[in-house]
Amino acid sequence: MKALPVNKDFFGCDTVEAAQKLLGHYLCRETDEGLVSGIIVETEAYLSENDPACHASRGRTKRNSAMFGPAGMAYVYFIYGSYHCFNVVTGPAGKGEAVLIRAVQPVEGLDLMFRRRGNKCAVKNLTSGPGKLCQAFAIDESLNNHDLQRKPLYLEENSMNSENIAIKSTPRIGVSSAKNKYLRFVIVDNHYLSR
DNA sequence: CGGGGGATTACCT
DNA sequence: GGTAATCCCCCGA
Repeated sequence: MKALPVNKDFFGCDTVEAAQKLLGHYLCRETDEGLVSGIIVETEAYLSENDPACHASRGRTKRNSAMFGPAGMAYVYFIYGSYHCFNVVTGPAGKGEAVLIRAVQPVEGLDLMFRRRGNKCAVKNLTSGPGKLCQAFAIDESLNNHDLQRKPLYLEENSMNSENIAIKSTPRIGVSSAKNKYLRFVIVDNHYLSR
């Protein structure tokens, strides 16, 4: 497998385009317990301008500072007292934009994902949501600001990607503002979406 | 220093 | 489909 080039060729494009281009590629995570990987099947774009739902919309704080770093870094935050959400920082450094990874299709390390998620859960329930996939991939705030070109959390290229698969857009999930904006992107007919 | 709220999930009816 | 769980961050006083 080839590392996804997290450079200007890939992330030089704007965040809305990056959210679509990430679909189909692999997310990989290595720990002492082993490797897990999955295909990114659902993303959401969060923009710096005219987007109150974006954490960066009211300026830089300690919590959201990773969003203002260079593209290709991880932005991980803790929510609802229980869960984490994982984002890929996009756009020029200092702008404060990111792509939320909302769901992946499990590929490698399903046994490990089951262990982390609770053995009784169904395969399609392992990683079909931003909090779920962070559990299955053991992603927490220790990976905030992590460079996604490096282990233990990185992206890999897939020949099946946005250039040759069907993608559709919808309003974002759990976002009360900007419901008219179609900033959620999914692989059509994929069975591992959050809904 | 206290209160409100959140890019969610699991479990209930 | 409705809601409790749960805690860190941020803002205002």
